Amino acid sequence: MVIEEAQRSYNPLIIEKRAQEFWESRKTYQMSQKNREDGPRFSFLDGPPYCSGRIHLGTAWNKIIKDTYLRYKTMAGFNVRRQAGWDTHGLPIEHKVEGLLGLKSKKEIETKIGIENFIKKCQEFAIENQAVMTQQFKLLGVWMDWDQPYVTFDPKYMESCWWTLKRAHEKDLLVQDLRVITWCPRCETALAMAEIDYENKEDPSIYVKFPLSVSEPELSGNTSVLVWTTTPWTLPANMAICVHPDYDYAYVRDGEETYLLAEALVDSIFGEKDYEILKVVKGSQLEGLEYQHPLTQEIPVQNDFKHKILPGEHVTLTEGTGCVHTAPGHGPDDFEIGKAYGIPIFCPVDEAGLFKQEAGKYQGQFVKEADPYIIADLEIHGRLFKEGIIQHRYGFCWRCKTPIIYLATEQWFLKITQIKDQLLSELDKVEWVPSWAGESRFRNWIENARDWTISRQRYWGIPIPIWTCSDCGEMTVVGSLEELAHLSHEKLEGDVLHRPYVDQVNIPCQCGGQMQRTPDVLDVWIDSGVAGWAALYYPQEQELFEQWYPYDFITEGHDQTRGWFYSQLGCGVIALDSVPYRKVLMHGFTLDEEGKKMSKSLGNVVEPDEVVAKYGADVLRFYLLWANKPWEDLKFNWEEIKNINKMFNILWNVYVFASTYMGLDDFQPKRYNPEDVKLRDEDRWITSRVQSVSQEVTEAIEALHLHRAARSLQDFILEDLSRWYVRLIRGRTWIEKDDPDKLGAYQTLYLTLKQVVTLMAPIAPHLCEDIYQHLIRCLETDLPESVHLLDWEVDETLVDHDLEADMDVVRHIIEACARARDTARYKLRWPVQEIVIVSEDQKVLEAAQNLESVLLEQANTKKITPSQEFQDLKIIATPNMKTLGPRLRKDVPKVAAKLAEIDGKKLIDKMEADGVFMIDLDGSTVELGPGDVTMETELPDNVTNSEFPGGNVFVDTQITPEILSEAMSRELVRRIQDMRKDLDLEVEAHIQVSVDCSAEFYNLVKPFLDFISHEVRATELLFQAPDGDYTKDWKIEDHELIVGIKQLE
RNA sequence: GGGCCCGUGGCUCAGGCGGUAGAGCGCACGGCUGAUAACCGUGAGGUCCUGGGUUCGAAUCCCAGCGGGCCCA
Repeated sequence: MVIEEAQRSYNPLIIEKRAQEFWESRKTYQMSQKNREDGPRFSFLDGPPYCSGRIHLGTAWNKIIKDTYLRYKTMAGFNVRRQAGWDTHGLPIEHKVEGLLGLKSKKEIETKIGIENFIKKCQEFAIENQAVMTQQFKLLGVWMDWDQPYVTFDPKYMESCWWTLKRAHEKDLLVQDLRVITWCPRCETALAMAEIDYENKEDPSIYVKFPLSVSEPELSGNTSVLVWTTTPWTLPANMAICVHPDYDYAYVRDGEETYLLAEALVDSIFGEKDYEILKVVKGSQLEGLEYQHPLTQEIPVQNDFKHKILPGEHVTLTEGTGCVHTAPGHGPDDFEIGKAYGIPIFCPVDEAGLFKQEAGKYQGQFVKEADPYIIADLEIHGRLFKEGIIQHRYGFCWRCKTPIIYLATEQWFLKITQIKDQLLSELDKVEWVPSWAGESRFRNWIENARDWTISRQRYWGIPIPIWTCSDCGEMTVVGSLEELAHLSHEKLEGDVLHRPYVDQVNIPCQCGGQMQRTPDVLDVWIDSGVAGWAALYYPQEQELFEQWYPYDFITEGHDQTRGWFYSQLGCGVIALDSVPYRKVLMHGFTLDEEGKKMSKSLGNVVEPDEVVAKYGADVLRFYLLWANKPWEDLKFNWEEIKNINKMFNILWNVYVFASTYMGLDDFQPKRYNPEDVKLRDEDRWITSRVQSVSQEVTEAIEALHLHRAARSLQDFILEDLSRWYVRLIRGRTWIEKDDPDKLGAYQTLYLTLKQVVTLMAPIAPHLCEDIYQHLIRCLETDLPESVHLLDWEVDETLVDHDLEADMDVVRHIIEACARARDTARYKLRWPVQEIVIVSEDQKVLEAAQNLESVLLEQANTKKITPSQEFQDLKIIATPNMKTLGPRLRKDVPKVAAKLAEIDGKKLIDKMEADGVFMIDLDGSTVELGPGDVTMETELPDNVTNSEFPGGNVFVDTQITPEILSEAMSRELVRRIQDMRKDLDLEVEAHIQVSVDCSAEFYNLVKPFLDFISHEVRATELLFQAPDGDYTKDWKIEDHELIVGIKQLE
């Protein structure tokens, strides 16, 4: 087979479509898995994306990191498990479905369409999105097991989750308790900490007077405790006021009234008012003082309670009054205080956030909407001290964005606080990249972890497998469907695990009553937390679990510290006493160009599909891995995307270059014997380089420093391969026939490109596949049919560090030559007679000698002379006026004249030998000491120099007749080439050239006629009036000529 | 309020066991011309976020502050 002609320029859309169709038709992914069936296992667990819509850039980045790493692992010989996962349950989907169906509350769900239909819709919605997102991931070239993913609504998956809860129960870690928890009044459910977003919010800020029941006689008039709150709606539930026992509290007289508040905050509240501090006491002295609720008229129930001042360690002096309004039904701290002092947990708010009957006048009002009414009532009773507005951080339901409220409710908890030590010790067994992700960040989270509220009063989720008897209170946790069938004596078939079906299954209780299921569903973080074994259907099935658990690797964004990293650790310790993962890469977030979070409301969202449509998936993949360290946030930047695209274009150009010439010459890598091929230093150099880069890339990917791998490849492709190697071998590709020298270049370039596409295949799978197919495999048909089936190999024996170092030096020298020519305005096309390389570093001189052929050609010189010094440097001694002026006076000019004639080098030698130098001056002798002359150096005419790291180059730019002759010939060649290009001739086309020029010009180029003919593929080179298809006038220096060319058949 | 990370030319980022600041892009100028809707060279451009400290010497180490991101309260 022969090389196929390459597309002119890099067209990712065609290439990627072609590659994906190829993989699809050849089932390449499946082959790559099968290929490694017997390799060592490497287990990976996909953090399941949530199926609520299209993927965004962050999701794309996440999967691209996974895909690159796993493709590499597969090529490196591992049997990699890479099942895709999908997170499908929970409020986000319920919320979207509610929107689609126009439902506004739980009541509407149950009465308007019913739970059964609602669940069905949720499932359909999840399945649709799963399909869309799968397609998007595939478009990015992500290889996973898309056909057999784990899905959290799969009944078998759900059973594993039930089993986990049963384990928690067996360990006594599953408890029901009345606690104050964060609550979404719109979704009417408990929320876990992980389900709350914090944003800025405007709220009322009011100071309320709570009158003390008994006024002390010495404080004339009424005394009120001053309390600050931003949630007036919690005032109806006020049961106590807390003060810090150690702080000082002041009685402050302001006009007719007296107020009690922390002394430290008096100034911030009374400020410029004309107030008087009557007395200061410790907080502890205030304990037990009784006060009156300010809204007893509106809320008669409040008359039945006694209200006291209580001590509270949680009270701070950062804001407010140091006297904290305490409503045990609406705050976690308040709740603890209430329990400690036996105060009733009064909570006059229902699950929808509406005031209940106990709230008296406010009954039926939504809490937040009652704020102004409550404020107004306080005002009427003269209980409002001050009113304002405050901007502060407040929690919102992560999905419906409703401000959360705190409610005292009965919920189910996992007692995380009880297993915290075990969580921490398991954490120590995990390897984190970067290390601080685990050692600092995650550890900090776990140290602060509280018990985990796992019950949700919703529909689309894994039902809590807890059955309780309403008669005797007996409770049982069911661990599987089979167990439920057994206990209920019912035949259970199909998906009976979801609501509402499972709600109808009752279990006969020993007491003779019926056990009914707790109607709650589970927090979705439990769903994904159990993925480690649920994806393997453990414990229902054992074999996969034994093979693949625990997982060698997971990677997710840093938001998953509180999410999946945590839920897996918690569930893992509960179910299996171990953390399910061994190594974690915590990656960053994608931000917009200004470093702001991408969000729909800001309109700065970049869709991955948009980038793919413009530049292709490979460019996006390479960019995302290249742009920064994986664990840092990534500022998306279109300019950089273009930059990467440019690099791909250059790689493509190298490939086009290779395929063009190799195709013309019908190059066959397997046809030649070693003796047919002549390798030059530059061939050995690029071979060494590509293996060095292979080492770097391997180390970088292994360390998950994917940016280093990408940057190393980029640097190699641009600097070494394109800018240097291709430049060095260009001359050799122009040689006719099967010249060993040309074959050496072909073979080296071929093997280098082969290694590059292998190395780059995990990052840019499509492009590498395309080049592999059309340059490599079409010539080596016995190779595996896809680049992704190759073995990852590095041949360290080909690495020659000395050669690489030498080439570095030589590149610097050649650049210096170019600079020197540039300053002398001496064209690179014109050869020079000699270049002297001067360095005190022996290694530099050796490098110049070792790679002399490269230097001669690239510096376009006839001769290279390495030297420790530049012999032709003129040294000129000039008189030092400071010393000689006073001494010699008017003889100074004569001395100066003499010095100018003398060879400076001899003067130095003499002075070094004798310590003095004598000058004859009209009979008299002048004695010059070392301080009397200063030395200057001067370059000879026609020499320019330039520095490079390690030395200097001296370029002889003198134009001899021979040089001029060659220069003119090259100038003529360039012009004829230009005309060939104007005609868009095929590279190998032969032409006839006729040149009309002066006799002088003809004589100049005469010695180079063969050279010219060869360079421009002229079968005939005639010096006569042009008679061609195409003629053009040219001026070369002072020579005017007319050139005509004609294509020959 | 707490934890973690980040803050280097106009832009994106290297460097970071302390020793005269680097690259790419962009800009300006010059060059090259069968890889050519490319490529090469040169130049301008930096209080290395701010302020303290340690040190002969700090972009680098320490402390405080400011700004950004994530997580928590």
